[in-house]
Amino acid sequence: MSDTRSHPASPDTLAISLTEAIHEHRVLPGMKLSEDEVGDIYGVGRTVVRQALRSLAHDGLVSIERNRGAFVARPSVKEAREVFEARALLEPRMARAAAERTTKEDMALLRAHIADEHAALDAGQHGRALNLSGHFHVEIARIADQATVEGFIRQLVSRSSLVIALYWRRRNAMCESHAHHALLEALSAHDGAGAEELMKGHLLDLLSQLDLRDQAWTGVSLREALRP
Amino acid sequence: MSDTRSHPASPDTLAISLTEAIHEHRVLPGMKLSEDEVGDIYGVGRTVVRQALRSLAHDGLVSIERNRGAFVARPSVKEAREVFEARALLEPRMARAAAERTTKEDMALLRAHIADEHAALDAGQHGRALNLSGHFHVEIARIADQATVEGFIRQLVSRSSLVIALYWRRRNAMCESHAHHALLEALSAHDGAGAEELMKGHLLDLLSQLDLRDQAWTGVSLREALRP
DNA sequence: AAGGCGGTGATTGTGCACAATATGGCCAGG
DNA sequence: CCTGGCCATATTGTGCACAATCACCGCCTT
Repeated sequence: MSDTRSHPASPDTLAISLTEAIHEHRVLPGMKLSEDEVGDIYGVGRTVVRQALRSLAHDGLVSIERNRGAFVARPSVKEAREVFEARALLEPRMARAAAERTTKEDMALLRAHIADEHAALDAGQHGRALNLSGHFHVEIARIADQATVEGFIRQLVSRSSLVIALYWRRRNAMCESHAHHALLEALSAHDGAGAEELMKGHLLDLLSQLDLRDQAWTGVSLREALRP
Repeated sequence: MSDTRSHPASPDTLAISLTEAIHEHRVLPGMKLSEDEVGDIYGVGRTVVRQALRSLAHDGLVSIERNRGAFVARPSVKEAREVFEARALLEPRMARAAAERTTKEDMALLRAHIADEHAALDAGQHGRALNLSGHFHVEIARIADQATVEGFIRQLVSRSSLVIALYWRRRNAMCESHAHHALLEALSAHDGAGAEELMKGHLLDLLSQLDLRDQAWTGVSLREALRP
């Protein structure tokens, strides 16, 4: 099966496609991303695939092992904690800053975003819902007009997606849509302090939903258990 | 002039070399990094150079323009502010966390680091001193045992180097070694709150040394003025 | 029978050649 | 003299082929 995707497949485009696939849990941590295979699927040469994979590796989404290939990253428990600590450090402040700058257009965009998220959830597209849910956080940084921190948060949200894939406790409700809605209202009211607190609580909620016991070994592949 | 560098020149090695060159202000913002030229200098093919450049581009150190090439990035005034806002968000907390974990080995390392910095400064190697000075901040994040945030700070310090190249006010004293020494003492005393405050003040000092007026157009190249 | 070891296959790493595209100078027209 | 379009040139983007390296596996030795 080749040339599944239509022509416009630059390295960055491919990187975005792969990132989305990971965000939506279509490919799971530990899965091997063979250059030839990916290249055939998207109908591009290995040169492009390699660049895209390196890009993802830089964001911590895949780990490249010399002469072994690229694998979707498996964040350790420690890394998982670090990711959420970093988010707790950055995002509440971004929420505060965003609250003081939110425009009507921003509100409309966020509302549409949440609507999409609900629609995806109702349609059973958990992956897409998760992706949108993560992007909501990135949007807040964008509204705060902090492109640099926005990049960091984008990276952290990406890794959070991996963490969720590995350590999420329940399979049932992605919930948290309530938290996003509350945040949206705080933004609408330009309530910086409230938004900051809501975001802080939201992140703590997320963290509490994870099962970060040291041996939470979901056992996708046993051969890597003794690799690193 | 070819094969200036000895054999071991992997993409990552080259990326590190280029990063150091930028940190030490041996190459300045706006300078073009031709693939052929860099390849000849280091005695490697364009393939390796390209990967290294993309890596730097991902860190915001160089900007790649399609079919135009790679240039050392010229952070805008807005970006410069953002970088220091992000640092102000992350680093004080890292300093606090580091203070509670600093070991004797860490202290020895930091002292040696500062000694190197002074030596470089005395030898007139301003670039090297600046590089070491930046790495001091990264070390604090490492001591705090926060690899994820450490990566962000490494990135921010890199960009700070560009910001300093563009917007630094005085040419004379790199000073600030006093601030690092004070921080070191706070770490040694495991004074988390003190370290946090010192770091916050240190970053504000740095920021105040910059000339971030909107039209601080040092005028290296006027053609890029209307590009983005 | 267990452990060490070299052959073999597959996958990645790199250099190279060709294609695509932007740049800058040149020429024609007003 | 200035403006507009066109072509030559240089540089980057991509595919491809060869080389390097590692994992797997069967065999030999003890």
